[in-house]
Amino acid sequence: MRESSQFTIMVHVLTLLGKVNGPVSSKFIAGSVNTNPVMIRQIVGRLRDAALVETLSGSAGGSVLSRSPEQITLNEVYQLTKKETFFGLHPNEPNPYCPVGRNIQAVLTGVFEEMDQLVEVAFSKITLADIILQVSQRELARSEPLSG
Amino acid sequence: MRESSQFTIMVHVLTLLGKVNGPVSSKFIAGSVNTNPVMIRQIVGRLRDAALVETLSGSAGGSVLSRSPEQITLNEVYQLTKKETFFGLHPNEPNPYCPVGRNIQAVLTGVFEEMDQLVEVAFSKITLADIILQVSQRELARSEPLSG
DNA sequence: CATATATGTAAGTATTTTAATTACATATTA
DNA sequence: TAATATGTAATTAAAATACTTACATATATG
Repeated sequence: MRESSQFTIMVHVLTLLGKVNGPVSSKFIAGSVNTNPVMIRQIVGRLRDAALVETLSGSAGGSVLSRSPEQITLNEVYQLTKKETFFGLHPNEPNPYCPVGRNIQAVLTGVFEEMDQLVEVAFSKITLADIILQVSQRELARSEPLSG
Repeated sequence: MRESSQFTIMVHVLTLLGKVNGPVSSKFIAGSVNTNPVMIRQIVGRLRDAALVETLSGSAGGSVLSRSPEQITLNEVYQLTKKETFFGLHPNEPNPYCPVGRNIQAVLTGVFEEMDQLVEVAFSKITLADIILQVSQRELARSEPLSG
């Protein structure tokens, strides 16, 4: 479904905020994501507009989650990043004088919405807390490779 | 899931082939899709490699379906177009010295595979015949707007 | 057998989308 | 008031997509 890495970066940012206590600066986040602080501020801005995080200006400023990780679902993040259609339609409008060309987009849009619905339902069952837990478990497994 | 319009164009092409009797030229297909014949030949080439169509060279050449529309599922087309991951991961590798950075991709890859699985199952239940029928029904509704 | 019309494919160009950077106004802590 | 944040506009760079040109090869048909 042709889109960028925004979903991934948003979840990464939220996961960081969920694990760190207190405001986290865009510079710190950028260090983890391996990108520019400005890009992080733009992404955090969208999370703030969606009321998922709060931001604090000035020295000792940064971002914090506005809700607990248990109360944030991946579907909320997905809604911020999804495009009009699940997959890309034609780069140019198909031929309106062709019986297939003038109907195919409507048919495919219906199919894509069906897929999108499946994904939304699944995402709405996954919380940020689930992601944080999985990250922590992997981190634990890394430090205790021989235990168990 | 970040990708192009290939899926859409492939389904468009297959739908055309399913409705037209006999070989269809890349020029004719390009006229319906509203793009260049070369792009169509490239896309048809991938469909041929996947044994979904057969192509005939020379005058009066073109493409034909190699199976009936009932025997072609959208999942076969999806398999040809999907990228490594459902969504894009990070543009740059996240920081390996960060407990979140070094684990988030593995966690998200798991989530994305889960979503991909849902989509594949759904696509494998939709055949090209279903798409052709829907296009035909829309075409019929267009020509008989007052019937019923 | 020559002509017209296909496909197959490489190579190059253009366009669009994404990502990264620079710059600076504003806010806040200490 | 100095240090360090955010917010955002504007620019540049890079990458992904789409389009086009060119030409070798194949085949039906007059």
